[in-house]
Amino acid sequence: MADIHPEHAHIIEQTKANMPSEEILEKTAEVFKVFGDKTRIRILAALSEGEMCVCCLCDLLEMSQSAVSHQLSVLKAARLIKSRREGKQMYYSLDDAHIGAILCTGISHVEED
Amino acid sequence: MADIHPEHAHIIEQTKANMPSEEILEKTAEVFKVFGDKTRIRILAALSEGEMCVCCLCDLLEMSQSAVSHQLSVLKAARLIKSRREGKQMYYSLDDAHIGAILCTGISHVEED
DNA sequence: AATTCATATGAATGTTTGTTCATATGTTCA
DNA sequence: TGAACATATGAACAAACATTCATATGAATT
Repeated sequence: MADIHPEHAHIIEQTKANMPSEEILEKTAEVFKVFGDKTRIRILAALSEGEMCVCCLCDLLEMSQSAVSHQLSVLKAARLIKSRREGKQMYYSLDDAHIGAILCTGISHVEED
Repeated sequence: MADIHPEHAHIIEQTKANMPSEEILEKTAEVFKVFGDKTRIRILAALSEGEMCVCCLCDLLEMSQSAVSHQLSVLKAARLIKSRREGKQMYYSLDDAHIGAILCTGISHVEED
């Protein structure tokens, strides 16, 4: 760690004061981390078209049921999606509109290049 | 991979048709992945208050110069930040307003709980 | 009750990744 | 030109992670 330059001290203090808390920033990073995987993004993109059962997701993504289920559990733990059972099947959907909005923001950023 | 249920086939096809391309989704995941680290989020949050040199960031984050520089290079490679040199120092700033917007969206989601 | 279908989950494995340490590059100033 | 300062970068290492395989749970159907 470098020594602090006196003339920088107040910039540092002021920036620190205006930034969100460490706790908020840590949680924010955790949320983005969950979005930061191709399989999970594909799941979220699919669910933003409407709820879907696990086997549909497997077919759509052309991935094993196990791999999909593991990622669904990550998404669920992060409260990005929710589930409901209907008979033997589980239907998953985005937890709230906010999730779709975050996804769209990211996609828009990529598309605008 | 499970067998495709005939009654699901059209849902799958329709969802597939409405989803962004694989390429877009992959790039989107890559972008979110870059946001998905505490150190990088802290850097972005600091830079959203204004441009800052590397040593300021080190002091503010209380991290080694090397660790900060490595993450700055990740952020730069992903075109989330840009840099300019002023004498011996490098000043970093958010690449465009879009980056700040994505960050805010994530922070808001965390704060609203 | 037993079988089948749909999904979840634990352990193992190979890969990715963030930090550290050591060192290189580039700039200023004497 | 040489010393000092600011930043970048390569290699190494430990920790985190995504998928696979095997198996468990849970619901429907016979």
